Amino acid sequence: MPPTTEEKIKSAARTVFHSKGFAATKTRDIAKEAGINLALLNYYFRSKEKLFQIIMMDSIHSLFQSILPIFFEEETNFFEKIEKFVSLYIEKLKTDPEIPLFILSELQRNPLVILEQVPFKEIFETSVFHKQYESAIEKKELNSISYYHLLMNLAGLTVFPFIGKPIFFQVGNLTSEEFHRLMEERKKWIPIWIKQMLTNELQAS
Amino acid sequence: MPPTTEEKIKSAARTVFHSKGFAATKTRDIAKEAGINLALLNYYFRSKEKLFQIIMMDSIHSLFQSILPIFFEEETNFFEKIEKFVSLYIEKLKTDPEIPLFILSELQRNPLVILEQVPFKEIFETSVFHKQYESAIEKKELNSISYYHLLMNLAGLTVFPFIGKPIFFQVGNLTSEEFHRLMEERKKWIPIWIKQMLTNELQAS
DNA sequence: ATTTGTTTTAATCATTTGTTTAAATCAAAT
DNA sequence: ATTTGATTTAAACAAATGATTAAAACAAAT
Repeated sequence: MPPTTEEKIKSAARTVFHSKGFAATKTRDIAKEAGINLALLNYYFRSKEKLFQIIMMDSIHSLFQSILPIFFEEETNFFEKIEKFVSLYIEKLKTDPEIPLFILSELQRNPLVILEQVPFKEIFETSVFHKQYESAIEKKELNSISYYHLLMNLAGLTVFPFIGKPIFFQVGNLTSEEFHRLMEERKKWIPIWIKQMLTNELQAS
Repeated sequence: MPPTTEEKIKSAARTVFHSKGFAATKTRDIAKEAGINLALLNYYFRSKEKLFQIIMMDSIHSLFQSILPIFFEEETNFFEKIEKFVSLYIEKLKTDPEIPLFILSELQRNPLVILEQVPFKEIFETSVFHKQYESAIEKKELNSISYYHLLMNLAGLTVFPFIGKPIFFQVGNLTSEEFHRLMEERKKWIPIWIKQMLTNELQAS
């Protein structure tokens, strides 16, 4: 079934917004990318702003919906969750590498009302993952490191290579294939690094 | 000595470009922020684009010039360099947290010609830091992990918390003071984590 | 075939935006 | 005080941009 006009516009809008951001994206860019008449954008979505809100909502969803269930699983243990998260996220970012930078840069420009609808606090504080972490610390199985540090490290190690991709490409003459191979390697490494950070004795500096 | 008109414009441009990016920044925003007549912007800087190039160049410089010497020091060893880098960078980002996101998002929108003027490749491949790393691996003092992974981890752990700040603020009800305290803690932790990652035996998963 | 409601189009509108212009102001030199 | 060159200002311009309109094309129902 061929895509409807509405789908064509949404898809084009996603492409252009993701690559240029809200302000640099012109409605005519989207119309051209979609191969439709400019007026249809307003006909189907009222305004550029409304269309943007929809794309932003979609993007946030597509970035979080896949990983959330992992953190609420009862069957898997703490480190299994980390392994699952890292693999799934890197896989997601290999197909949609621009989403994090898109969300974060729009977030910098104005505090997206949308974000308030994502119950981050509940998610991270009431998750099984969080409970397992606190419990392991209590039992002295893990070093006592702030949950924030854990989240920052997990996100930083996983997401940053994609955000900083253009820099890393400049550093070495990194090709796209080499980059993808590195990201595959990180699926294995990041959980190991996190584990080391949480379980190893702290050496004197 | 009071700032000249030219300085007022540059300073205002830096503020507005950093917070909103090139496309969302209007020349009138800059004029207003600087408290000057709109025409003076073109009088002193020819165009918005030219002014932007100057600010971008400045920003890249301010982000790299301070850290580069560290990587070329002969006196300090490998881990001392890491400690110095992390401390200096976090300190820099505490005062100018928007610069990395500013650079990276503009870089996503179009491949900044400016960046080619930064000799990243030479910097990272000919640095004393790199030589010390390769030599330590050769002597089996460090695990053999790709230099790219090291750079990604170092940058990810150090920079990402600042890029993702709005998200982390939403996750917990993180205050600005708590965030800064966490960043102070990371000055000590990140070098330890990197050391663990490079020196610890790899445990079976 | 005609009617009816929906979708698409080309043209147009009003605002915004980057830049220029010409006159006014200022400050230093004569 | 006058001249001269630099700086600043208000006004205006042209192009770009988001949005609307009115007519045309289309498709489904009668």
